[in-house]
Amino acid sequence: MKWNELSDNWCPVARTLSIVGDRWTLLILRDCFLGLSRFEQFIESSGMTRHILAERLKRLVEAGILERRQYSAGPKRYDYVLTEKGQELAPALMNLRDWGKKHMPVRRATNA
Amino acid sequence: MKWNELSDNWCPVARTLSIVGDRWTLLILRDCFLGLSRFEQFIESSGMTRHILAERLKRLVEAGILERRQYSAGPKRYDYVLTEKGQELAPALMNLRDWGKKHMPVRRATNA
DNA sequence: TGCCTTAGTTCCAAAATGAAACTGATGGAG
DNA sequence: CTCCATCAGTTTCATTTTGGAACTAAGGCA
Repeated sequence: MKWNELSDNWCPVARTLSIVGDRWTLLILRDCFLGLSRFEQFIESSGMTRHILAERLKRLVEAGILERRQYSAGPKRYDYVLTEKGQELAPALMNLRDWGKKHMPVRRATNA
Repeated sequence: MKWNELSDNWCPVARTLSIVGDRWTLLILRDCFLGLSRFEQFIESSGMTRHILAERLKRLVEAGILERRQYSAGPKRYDYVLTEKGQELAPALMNLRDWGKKHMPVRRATNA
């Protein structure tokens, strides 16, 4: 079975992961919860490539988790903010954070 | 930056995802919480390939999330059970499940 | 007229995944 | 004893995804 066929799985966990379970996706959402919203901010904060970021943002917008919003009319520029639906992923992120704090101590700090 | 370099990230969410954030991994854990423990059970339940399953199980054992346990002495066979550390991922899984139930309705049911 | 910013795109090599066949140890039916 | 079944993995190879870096587009500003 392919990963992309998970969106209609009987299991709600699988369906959730079918959109937020790809590499980097949850880190974009983490950044959103930290107040970031712009393309370049996500790049710098997460360390992912622009290529992947663009693809993930598109999926998250299509899924109604982020909203693409024009924030500058001069040079037309867009950023991304959490929708209500996106906000509701907060508890899951919190739990992952708490688990990491408890069970995944940092060995060598990285700057990303 | 590469995904595998996340294990020493400053962010606990990133560190957590560095071991449970790969494709299929959280579905294995879901199965464990549902009471499954054997290789063939994971295969049938999740629909992932044996190849990937074997790799993920190895990582989860190394990370101390699952324990490899001999369950048959005749033909020596092993299965996998959650450790205490693994059990503590339950809340995160619950949240992902709840979010999926609320926001990801099933369109066409699949049998996997 | 250039140069800067910022959100993307494109290209290509490297890594991960997916499908299917294969292995190895053992049990049990005949 | 012989052959088939079980079950946890491995191996192989084609396809897909990723990572890195360079490039594009649409203005702004000096």
